[in-house]
Amino acid sequence: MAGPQGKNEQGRVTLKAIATLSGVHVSTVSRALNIGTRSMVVPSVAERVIKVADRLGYRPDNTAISLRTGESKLIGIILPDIANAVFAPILSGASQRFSALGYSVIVADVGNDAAQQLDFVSRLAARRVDGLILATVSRKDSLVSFCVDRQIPSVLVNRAEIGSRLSAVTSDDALGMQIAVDHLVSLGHKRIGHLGGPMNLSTGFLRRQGFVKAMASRGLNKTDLIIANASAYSRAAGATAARVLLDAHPKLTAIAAANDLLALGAYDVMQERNLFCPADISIVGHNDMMLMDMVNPALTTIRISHKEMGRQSADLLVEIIGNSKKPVCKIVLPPELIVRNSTGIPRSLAPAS
Amino acid sequence: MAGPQGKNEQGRVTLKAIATLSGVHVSTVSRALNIGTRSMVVPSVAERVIKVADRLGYRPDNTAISLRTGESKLIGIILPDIANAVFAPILSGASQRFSALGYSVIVADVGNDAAQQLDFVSRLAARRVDGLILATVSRKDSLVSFCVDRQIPSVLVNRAEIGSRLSAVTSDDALGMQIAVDHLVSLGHKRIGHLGGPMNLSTGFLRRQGFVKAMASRGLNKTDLIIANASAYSRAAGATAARVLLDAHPKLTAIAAANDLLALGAYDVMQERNLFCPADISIVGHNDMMLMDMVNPALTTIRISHKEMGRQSADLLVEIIGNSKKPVCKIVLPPELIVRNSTGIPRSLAPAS
DNA sequence: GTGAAAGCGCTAACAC
DNA sequence: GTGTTAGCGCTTTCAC
Repeated sequence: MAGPQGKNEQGRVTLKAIATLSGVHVSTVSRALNIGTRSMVVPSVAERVIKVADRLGYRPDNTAISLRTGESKLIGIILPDIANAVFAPILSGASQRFSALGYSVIVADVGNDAAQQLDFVSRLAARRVDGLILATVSRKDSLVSFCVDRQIPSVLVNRAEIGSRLSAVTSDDALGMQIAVDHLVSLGHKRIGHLGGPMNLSTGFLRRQGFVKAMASRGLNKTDLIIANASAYSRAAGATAARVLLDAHPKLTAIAAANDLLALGAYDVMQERNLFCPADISIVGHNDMMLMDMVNPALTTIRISHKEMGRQSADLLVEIIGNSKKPVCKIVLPPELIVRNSTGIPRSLAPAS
Repeated sequence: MAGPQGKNEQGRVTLKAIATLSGVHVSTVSRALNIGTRSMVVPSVAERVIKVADRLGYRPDNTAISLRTGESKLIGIILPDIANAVFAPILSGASQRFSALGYSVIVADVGNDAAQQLDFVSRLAARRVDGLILATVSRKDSLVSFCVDRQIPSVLVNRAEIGSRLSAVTSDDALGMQIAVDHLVSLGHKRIGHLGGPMNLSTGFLRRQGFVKAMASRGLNKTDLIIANASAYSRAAGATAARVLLDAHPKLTAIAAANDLLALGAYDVMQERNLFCPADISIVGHNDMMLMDMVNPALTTIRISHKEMGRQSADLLVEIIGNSKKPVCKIVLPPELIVRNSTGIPRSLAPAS
């Protein structure tokens, strides 16, 4: 029975309590309260029921609804690192949009361990999540197979996969590198190196590919391509790769990095070697992470709106949830060149000082 | 009935399926699978049941468990801004710990709007969350009243409240300012200003109070205190306040800011006015956000381990969930001075160049 | 030690 | 248009 304030033992207002207090059956209350079924109920009753519900402060129990309907209004977002300046805005944009659409977001800060990722997704499946946003996937990733097999509506974000098994929202990574190279070439650079990202990630792979293509389009592929890949998107890995790059090609005048952190690693190496940016070497980053305007020198970079990427991935996932027959689709966002102080004309072209 | 692979129509492995396949009743399966009740079942049966469950890839349905037991193993984390370099690590630390403890985390990126915050928390309550981490609260916050009234286990993080109604994990904000002032005084500074944060937040309030006390402890409160408060923890608000500070006190030689972003705002103003840091004015930040070693000049600041704060808040909340009688407790983490290049001896004491 | 049955709060097919 | 009934998957009290 409904307690003194129309609440049960746990202080929860249930349909039953509202039913008792308004003298109708639970199912009528349910119909009156759900806009979709409200028309089945006579307006005067509906009004009365709603009034009682409001007075009691009724909140539908999502757990019960989820058990009954199979829909949880829960979304899982799988990230390699929440604190990373790339993924935090993705999460922010996605979660705000999901919240506006009536979904709650469960985050999984899950690192790069494939087994742990799978375990986490499996836990989320047990929670009956309606869908998944995956920001961790490598170019060939068992997580994707898992989601496809289980038919969990899923969207990849930032990083895509080789197959076209899942929809994805990414930046145009190749175009980004083209823009970076064009910028450097327009300043007069010819000996341009690439600080590549991990090749198992689409971002690393496609940006490198974009670099190669861009150099060819400018007729700069005559000499051997100047490329060193970093093992991770970190400042330390960027520094290591930058040392390789500079040791092998001491005459290069510019670097197009696959990522801002790699570019910062290159900054570190230049400081070690008493080289100046942009006087000795120009550097272009990729992502335009927060604070890239504050480093010294302020970093010229390719801006990607990660927040917008998050938002679009949310919209796309909700569409897929609503229509499981929706064909796989790829949304590719255009990147933008942000010119700051880390790029300039090469020393050979500079006026003598 | 159990389908061909022991799954129901939705591809879900249920207790019933396992029961059928191992020739026992559902309740026996439940007992065998839950470690707490496993002893009620004869070992040989338990073993057989477990084997079948494993073979089928059984995952307990959290939704059903939640409905039945009232526990959801779901935690809500309320943040003003996920993408903020202070809150992202808190979320990261907390979510990793919660995940290890068997909880899933729902994030709410909820901004500063009180009504929206309340709505969100109310939605989370409807999801039967077991507890809440609140990172948004002001010194006097209706959200706290809400959680206390509803008896939702809750822990404040980073920002505390005036009353002692809820447990909290924070940094020792006053001590942080004492350390900052001590550092500046030890360099020879006397005319030290404070760039304060919002006074409605405990961090802003306590850091200012810490500043005042620290100055007094060094006997520097003889002259009027040099203080300007920013309206928000942002670079723009920091710049605005810094202009006020410098206009009113052109002779100050050092600034202790309540926050790194405010310090960066001061950087911006100094550049506007052709002043050099630290030559003209030394600046100390607060938080040691990511990349503060890369700005120009590298920022001397008070380091707070936000990730650790997140972890400890998770541990504390789980304790509270397990023992609702646990008295309110305040965990205060010690901050640490990180000396970089934004502080130096005042010009008056510098050797002539 | 195991089975039977109830029920968490809700929705939806069916009856009237 | 409204009430009745069943059941989502699980745990737990009560029989035996």
